[in-house]
Amino acid sequence: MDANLRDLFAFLAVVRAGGFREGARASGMSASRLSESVQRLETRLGVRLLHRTTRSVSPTEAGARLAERLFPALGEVEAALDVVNHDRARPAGTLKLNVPATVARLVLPAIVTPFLKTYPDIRLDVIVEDSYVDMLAAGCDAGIRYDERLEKDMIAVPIGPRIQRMATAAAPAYLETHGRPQHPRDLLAHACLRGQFASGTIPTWEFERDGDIVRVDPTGPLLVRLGAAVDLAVAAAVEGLGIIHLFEAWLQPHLDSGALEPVLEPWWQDFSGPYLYYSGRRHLPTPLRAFVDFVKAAEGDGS
Amino acid sequence: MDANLRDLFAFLAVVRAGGFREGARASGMSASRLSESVQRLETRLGVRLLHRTTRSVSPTEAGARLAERLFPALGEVEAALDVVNHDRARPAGTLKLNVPATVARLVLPAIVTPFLKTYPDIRLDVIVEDSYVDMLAAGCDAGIRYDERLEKDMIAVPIGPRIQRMATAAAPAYLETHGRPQHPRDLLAHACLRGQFASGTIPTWEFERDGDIVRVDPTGPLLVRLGAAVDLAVAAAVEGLGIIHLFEAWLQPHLDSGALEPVLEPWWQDFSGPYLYYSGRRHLPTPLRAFVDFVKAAEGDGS
DNA sequence: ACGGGCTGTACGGAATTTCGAACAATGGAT
DNA sequence: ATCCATTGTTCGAAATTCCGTACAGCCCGT
Repeated sequence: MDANLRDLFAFLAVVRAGGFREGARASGMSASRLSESVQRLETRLGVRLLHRTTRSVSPTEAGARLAERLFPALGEVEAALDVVNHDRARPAGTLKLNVPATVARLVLPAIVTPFLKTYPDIRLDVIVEDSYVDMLAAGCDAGIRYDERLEKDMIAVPIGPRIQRMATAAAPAYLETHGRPQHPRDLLAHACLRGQFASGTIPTWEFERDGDIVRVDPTGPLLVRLGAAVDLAVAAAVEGLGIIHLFEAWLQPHLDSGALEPVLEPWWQDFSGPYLYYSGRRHLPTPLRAFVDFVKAAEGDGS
Repeated sequence: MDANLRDLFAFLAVVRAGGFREGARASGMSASRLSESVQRLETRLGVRLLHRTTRSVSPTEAGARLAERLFPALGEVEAALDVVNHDRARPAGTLKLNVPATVARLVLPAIVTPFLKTYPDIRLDVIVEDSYVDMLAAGCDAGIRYDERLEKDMIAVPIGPRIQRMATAAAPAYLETHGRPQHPRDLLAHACLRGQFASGTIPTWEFERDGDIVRVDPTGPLLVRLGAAVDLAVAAAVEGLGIIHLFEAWLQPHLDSGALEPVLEPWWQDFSGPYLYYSGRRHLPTPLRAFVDFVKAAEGDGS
C-alpha cells in the first residue's frame, strides 16, 4: 500500500474546498491533477472516498474518516519537514498571504520589499481578496484584515500604520462649482463617487466629530468595485467628477499635490490599522514565522 | 515545498537500516531509488540529510532531527490510510512476517492456508530468518520466535502447537550396528548430526528426565545450517549416517513410517511452542490485526 | 600492501505522473 | 422548458520517477 504524499494533499484540498476546481484554486494544483490523484488514491486503497456528481462533491463516510485522521497527520509531516528549514543558512519556502486590495496597495509595499531583501529564499504569494474568507480554507498561511474580529486560535499582530483615517475630498474645480459641504448631510446634494464590495454591499459613508457619528448614503455618477478599480474613482475625483471618500493614504499624494482638496476634515473618522492574522494552533511554517517576527520587529521599532 | 511520501519513507528506511542497500532490502525498494529519493529530498529541502561515504552512511544533524520527527508523523499517516481499510468489504494489504525456518515448515502451513482463504485480498510475505533480528528494523510487521523473551511494548500471542518436544532418533540400521544409547552421555560415543545457527553458534543437545537436565556436545560427520538445510540432515539420518536431534515434528513422518527409530525417548525435552510477536505501541496494520485475531481464534478453538 | 567484496551512485529504458485543453453532464436562471 | 455557465473527467504530450545494470570508491582481512 503505497500512496503519494501529493495525492493525499490533493485529496485533502478537495475535501476542504468542497470541490475539485475550487480545491485546485486554493492549493495551486491543476484540477486534472486533483481528479487523477483522488482516483489513484481510491484505486490504491480500494475504497471510494468522494461521492461526486459533476456539480458537487461530498466525502464518503470512509473519505470523511480518512480526511479527519489525515489532516493532523499531514500537519505533523509538514511540521517535520519544516524543522530542517531551520538548518538552512537562510529560511526558504513560500508564504501565501490573503489581503484586501487596500492593504496590498498601502501597507504591504513598505514591508514586503525589506522583508524579501532580508529573506531572499522566501517567495511571497499575495492573494488579493476583499471579501472576508477563511484563510486556511483558501490555502493561505495568513491574512491581513481591518476587522478586529477574534476567532478561536487566531493570533492577531498589528501591521502597518496603527491609525488610519477615512478622508473625503474633491477636485478644487468641483468644489468651486458645487460649493463646499459643511456637514456630512450636505453630501446628499452632491455627486459622490461610491465603492462596492465584491460581495455586492455598498458601504455607507461614516463620519465622526466629537463623538457624533453620522452615516450618509449619497449617490453619484460612479460606482466602482473596491479593489484595484479604486484608482479609477480617484482619477474621476481628480478630474472633478465628484466627491470621494476613501482611506486617507489613497488620496494622500493628490492632497499633497493639490489635485484634491480636503472636505469635511473635522469629520474624518479615525480607525485602527490592519492586523495580520494567522492560526496559532497549527505549526507555523518557517516563512510565516520569519514574516511575523519581521513585522513585530518593524512595529517595535516604532515604524 | 512538495515532497513525495515515498521519498520520505525511503529516507527513513535508509536511516533506520543504516545504509542504502540494507534499507533497500528491508523496505523492498531498489537501492537506486533510495539514493535518488534521498537526493531529491535534499534538493527540495535544501539541506544535506545524510553524510555518506561509499562505505557507510550517518545522518546529518538535520537528518537526525528530521527522522526523529518524521517517524511518528509517517506512522500517523499510515494509520490514517489504514483506517479506511476497515471500510473495505475484505481487508487488504501485505503482511510481512519474520519467522525461523522451523516455524515456516512446521507451524505456518496449517495456519496460512485457511488464513489466506479467509482473507483473499491479503498478501503474505514470509521472511525466513533464523537469527533473531529486530522485526521492525527488518521492515516486518511481526515475527514468530520460540524464545519467550519479553521486550518492551511487544505483545506475544501463542501460535501453533503449545507443546513441542525435541526428539532424538536414528535409522534402525544405524542402531543395529552401533547400539542403542541408554543415557544422553552415551551420545558422545556416537555419530551425531549437528546443526548450526546462521550466527555460527552450535546449540548443545539438551535432555531432561524427572527434572534432571543433561547437556551434551557430541560430534559427528555432518554439520548443517539450521534452516532449509535441515532436510539434508534428516535425509542423512534416514540413510543411517548417525543420530539426529530435532523438533519432533520434523521427524514425525519418518518415525511413523519406521524409517527412523526413537532414541532416548524418556529424555525428550518438552518446551513451549512459538509465539507471534508484534509491537503493541504502533498502530496495527489491518492485515496484522486480522492475522492476530485469526491466530487467537484458532488457538481458542483448541486447535 | 593489496585484493575482494561491499558500498553509494550514474545511466538508459520503461512506467508513472502532470499539465493544458477539450468534453459530457448538471443545476440554476431565464 | 431551455439556455449556459460551471463542474468533474478524459486525452495526448511532456516531465518526472523507477528499475536493473554498470561503475568508481572504500573498508577489512590477509
